[in-house]
Amino acid sequence: MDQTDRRILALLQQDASRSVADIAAEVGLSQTPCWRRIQKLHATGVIDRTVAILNPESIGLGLTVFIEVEAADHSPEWLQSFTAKVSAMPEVLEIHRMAGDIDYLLRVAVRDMAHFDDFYRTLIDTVALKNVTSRFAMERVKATTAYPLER
Amino acid sequence: MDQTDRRILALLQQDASRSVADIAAEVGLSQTPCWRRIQKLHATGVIDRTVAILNPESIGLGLTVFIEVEAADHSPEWLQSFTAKVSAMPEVLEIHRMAGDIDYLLRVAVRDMAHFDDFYRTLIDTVALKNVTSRFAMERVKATTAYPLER
DNA sequence: CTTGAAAAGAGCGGCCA
DNA sequence: TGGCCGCTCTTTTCAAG
Repeated sequence: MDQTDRRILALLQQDASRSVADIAAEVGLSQTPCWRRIQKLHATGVIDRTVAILNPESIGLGLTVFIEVEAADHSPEWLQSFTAKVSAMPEVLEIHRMAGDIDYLLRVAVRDMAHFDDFYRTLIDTVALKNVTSRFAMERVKATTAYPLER
Repeated sequence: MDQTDRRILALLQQDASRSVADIAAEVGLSQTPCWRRIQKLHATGVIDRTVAILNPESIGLGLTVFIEVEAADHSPEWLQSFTAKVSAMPEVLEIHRMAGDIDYLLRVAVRDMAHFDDFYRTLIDTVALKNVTSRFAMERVKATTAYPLER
C-alpha cells in the first residue's frame, strides 16, 4: 500500500459516493488503475465496507451514553456471556475491552433518558456486573470515521 | 419518515454500495420511488454522508485510546480554544462534551504506545488541562456505525 | 404510488504499452 | 504497474396509468 493508495483511502473515508473517475483525477491516475486499486483495497480488507452515516438526532437517537463496566468475575464463561448478550443489544454501537480498572467500555445510542433507563435496567438484568458508571454526552464536538492517513 | 424509510436506512447503514434496484426490491418498492426517498433522506440531512469504513489494523492504527479530560477552567475562551485545537488533531476521531465530573471524552486512534506518547505530549502541550485519564482499548468486541431503527 | 423506457453516467474488463 | 477503449449495468429523469 503506497502513498497513492493512502490518498485514495483518505478520499473514500471522506465521501465514498464519488465516482472512480473523480477520485482518479484527484490522485493523478486514470480510471482503470484507480479502480483496480480500490478493488484490491476491498479484497485485502483495508476497506471493510461502505456505509451511510445517519444524523442521530434526525432519527430520534440523540442521546449518546458511554458506560464503563467492571466484570462480576473474569471467568471465560462470564466474558463470553457478556459479549454475546451485550453485542445483541441494538442500542449498543460499540464494545471495547479495556486495559486498567474498567473491563469494558460501551457506547450506546438512545432516544432520551427514559429510553436509557429502560436500556440500563435490561442491561443489569441480563448480565451480572460488579460496577457500572454511565457518562452522558452533552454535545458531539467532533465525530469522524476517517482515520488519519497523512504521511 | 415512515417505516419504509426506516427500512431503507437500515439497509444503507449496513451497506451503502448496493444498487437502488436491489434495495427497492428488498423493501417492496420499485426503483423510482425508492430512489426518490433516498434523495429526500439526503436532502433533509437524515443521511449525513456515505463513507468507506477502514480496518484500522490494516493501516497501522490499531491502538484506540479514550481520553477523559477535565478542563483547566470553564471560561468560554478555554472551551473554544480547546475544541478548536483538539479538533484539528487528526488522531482525534471524536470529541464529546460530557455531563458530570469529566468535561470531555476523546476517542483517539494511534499506531502504538510510542505514537500515543507523542500525541499525549502534544496534547498537554497544546492546551491547559486540569486532569487527564487515558484508557486503552485492548479489543474491539463490537463496532458498528448503524443506529437501531426497528420499530 | 406504480410501470416502463430512454439518456447519461459509472463500473468493469480486455488489451496494449 | 498505468492507460485507452468499449461493453454493460446503474443511476436518473420523464411520460403516463
